[in-house]
Amino acid sequence: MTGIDEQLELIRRGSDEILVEAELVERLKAGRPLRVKAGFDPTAPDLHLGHAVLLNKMRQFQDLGHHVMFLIGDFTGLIGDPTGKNATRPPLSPEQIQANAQTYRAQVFKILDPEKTEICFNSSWINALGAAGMLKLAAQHTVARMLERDDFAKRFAGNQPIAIHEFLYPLCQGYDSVALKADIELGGTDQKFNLLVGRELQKQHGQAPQVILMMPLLEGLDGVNKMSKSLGNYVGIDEPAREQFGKLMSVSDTLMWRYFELLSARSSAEVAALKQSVLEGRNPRDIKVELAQEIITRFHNRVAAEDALADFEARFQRNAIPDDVPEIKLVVPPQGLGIAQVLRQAGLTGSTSEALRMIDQGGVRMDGEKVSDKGLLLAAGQAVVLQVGKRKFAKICTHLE
RNA sequence: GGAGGGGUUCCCGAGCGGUCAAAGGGAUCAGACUGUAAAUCUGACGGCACUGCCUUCGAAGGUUCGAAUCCUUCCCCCUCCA
Repeated sequence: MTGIDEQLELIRRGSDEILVEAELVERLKAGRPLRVKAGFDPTAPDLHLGHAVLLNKMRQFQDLGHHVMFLIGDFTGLIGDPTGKNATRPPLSPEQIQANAQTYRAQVFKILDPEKTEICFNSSWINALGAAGMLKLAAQHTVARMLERDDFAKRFAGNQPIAIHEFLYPLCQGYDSVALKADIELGGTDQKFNLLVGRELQKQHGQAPQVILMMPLLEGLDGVNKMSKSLGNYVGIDEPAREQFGKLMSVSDTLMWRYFELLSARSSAEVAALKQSVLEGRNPRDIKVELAQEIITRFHNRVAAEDALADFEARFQRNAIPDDVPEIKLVVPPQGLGIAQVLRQAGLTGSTSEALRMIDQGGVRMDGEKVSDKGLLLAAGQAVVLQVGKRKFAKICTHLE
């Protein structure tokens, strides 16, 4: 196993806060593999770069020889994390949870080492508690302590409702740490309160309180909100390379550095050098390309990354039609099919009204030529490439019934 | 249990009998400018067989020539008092 100082430096990297670092040092000194826990919601199996920040950290622990527990919160999922949202979620069936767990496995192991990852479900020990056990658990914390939590406090002060069961979320999450005998729990900065509850409960169960390590929340493509699927500002781990490339290139110059900090494997010195080169006049776009290349290589491979770049250059710098245009066959009546209908049926626009609007606005091209005639008809037996906006393409082949 | 406030198009939010497919903002999309960056500007933003027609303003009924706007019942949310 690596030396303590080296380990510590790696562990610290990118992290927002470690509580309590002195305790972490103590545990590392013991020399045994530490039990590292991180919990995930069972309802969002579409992982994106925001998750990758945490997963990267977990991977680091694995590489350092520690034991990583990937916890799927199938029980806590029934409550719904009160952090932020207030939407009540419909309970998931065991089948759905299993299906989601499978999806997790498929995506998570692009980052984690499957050999060194223990996957667990918190329903297995929380269900065993029973109602009496749950009461006992609830007795271990007070309302006042709960109200210390920022979003509870705000809601309480602002006369917003707080359902009783929401108090159980932090308790269950904390109890997970007891059940797993966690040495360290990882989470986003928004998880601070929940993570601390774990420490409290462990103490009450006679365990040494876990060290908590918080990673910053990655901003989404808009640069404002945290990356999340529901906001649509994310880059999915499973997305096609070209898609990822496009999204990463649309990130603002400022945000790019944040992504470097949290997602890149480059050393801080390397990143600093890149920053310096921009100050000296290098085009930030080129740096962004390097970032995108690195990330795509991680989730796909080198070849895919190069292909994505080549495609990008062809499409946006030379305005060419990409080579992977989906081909769509359309049936046309003898008199031909209106262009708006064609666009809609090809899925390039959501409705014919939208198609007509796009034509009005000069956003539609056929074989590279701008379409301005809304009455244009496509006859059978034609093969054309239609484009809406900069990104949506389809090759249309028409034929009679 | 009592009193009050409210449910409007993706979100926030105005409208409170006709001129309402419904102000304004946000998000989004398209165009211009670019580095598919940011910023900025322009435009669009329910659907369709599109100078017109159809469907929308919590639900269902009703009044009216005409309702998001008035009435009735119901459902849901919130606040205060107890």
